[in-house]
Amino acid sequence: MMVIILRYIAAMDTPLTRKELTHERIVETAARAIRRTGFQGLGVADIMKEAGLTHGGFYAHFASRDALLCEALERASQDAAAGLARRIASQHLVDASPLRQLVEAYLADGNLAATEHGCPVAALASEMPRQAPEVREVAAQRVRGLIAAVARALPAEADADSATVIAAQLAGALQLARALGDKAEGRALLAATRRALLQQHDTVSSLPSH
Amino acid sequence: MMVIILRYIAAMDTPLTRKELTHERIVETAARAIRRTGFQGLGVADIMKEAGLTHGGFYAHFASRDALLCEALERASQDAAAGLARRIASQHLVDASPLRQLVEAYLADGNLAATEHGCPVAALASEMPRQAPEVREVAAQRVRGLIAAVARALPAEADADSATVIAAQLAGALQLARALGDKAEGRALLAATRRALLQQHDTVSSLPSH
DNA sequence: TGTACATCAGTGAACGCGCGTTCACTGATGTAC
DNA sequence: TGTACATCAGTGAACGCGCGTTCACTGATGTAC
Repeated sequence: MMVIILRYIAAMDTPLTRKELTHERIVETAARAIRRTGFQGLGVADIMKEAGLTHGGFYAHFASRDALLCEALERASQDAAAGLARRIASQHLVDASPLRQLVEAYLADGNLAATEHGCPVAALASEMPRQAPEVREVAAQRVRGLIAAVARALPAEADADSATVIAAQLAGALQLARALGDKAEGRALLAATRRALLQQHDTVSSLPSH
Repeated sequence: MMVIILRYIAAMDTPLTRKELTHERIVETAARAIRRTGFQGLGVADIMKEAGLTHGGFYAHFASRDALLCEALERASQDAAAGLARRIASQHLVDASPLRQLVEAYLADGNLAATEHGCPVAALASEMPRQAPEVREVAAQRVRGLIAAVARALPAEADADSATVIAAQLAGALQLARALGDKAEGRALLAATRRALLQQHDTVSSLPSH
């Protein structure tokens, strides 16, 4: 949080220094890698190499590997949100209801293979409870962020449970579909979930308000 | 598959040999550990030690670490199914509808901390796509098994999508709740999902059949 | 029933390798005059 | 504008450690006579 505030302050008056640019590059690389390989699969030397550096410089940028995991996870969330927005714009969903936009974009077939650019909660959920306390806290925050994003896409009169339940449904469906593979089986699971979520929504919307 | 068939044949006429008993003990230990530590966190030496053996003997029992992962994953499924049945019997759910039994048992608060004894799909879903082909195949089979278990708990006239969608909802909710922690927040997520699933069910059941 | 021997399950040392982390150093950047 | 020097980002060798896997060996089990 402090880090983010400081970054904003810095961004207001000065351009990024060389070191800050490098730092950004490492975090950006790690934000992709963490979703591709999982928390446990992410190696310090690998990331530095992928960012065009040698591993020795790592600890000038991060206090520990876990500190990188935290920053990478936050960055991954921002990436994923931007990716959803891009998908909505490019899939003729601009005029759809906010929930439909979210469901169609989050559960798009294209996300099956694009784990590296997708939602970090779907990419990492089952590993989250096994992380160090500092990483767990950031991970929990990302889950809350997903629920909040769903809440924003729901009509104001929606049931208080709805956002939570739909978030679990979205992340769960994408994970199971990926486990089944990027072929007919996985795609069918995604399609079934899209249908179910949108039908539920229509049913609820068309009911008289209580 | 072949292994399973052979095991059944052996079970029919002879008791297990000493080696088979040891093998069972290793698999049983690994079935717990894999859910506790994840695929990547499971170490050959650790498992052997936990089973009261030295690591050198491992390759007399398994062709590779991945071969153990496969056996452990299948065993974990059996454990979890037995655990659900036990929970249903002990939670006064015997007279409830099959779906209610499943939902209340799968999403019981007690499962939040008991990852080691719970559903392997919830414990491992996001790691599944990163495994070796042989492990991925077993993992996909476990996802299909979860969906089939849900299908068995649904009334015969249920929509074809329902089992798939509910399976994703169950696994997703348990994962997100665990990521939020075994406190009020995680429990609230589970409770919300239980309510939503059972209410949906009642709504659908009370509709005139089409 | 008792001895001699073959089989076999499990031991423990060793292998090459990659991990996270540290640190003395280098060479580029940027400031002072 | 040009030189001298301090700062600092990134390098690469090294550390201790634990990993998956191999293998020569040991001691217990069980069979043959």
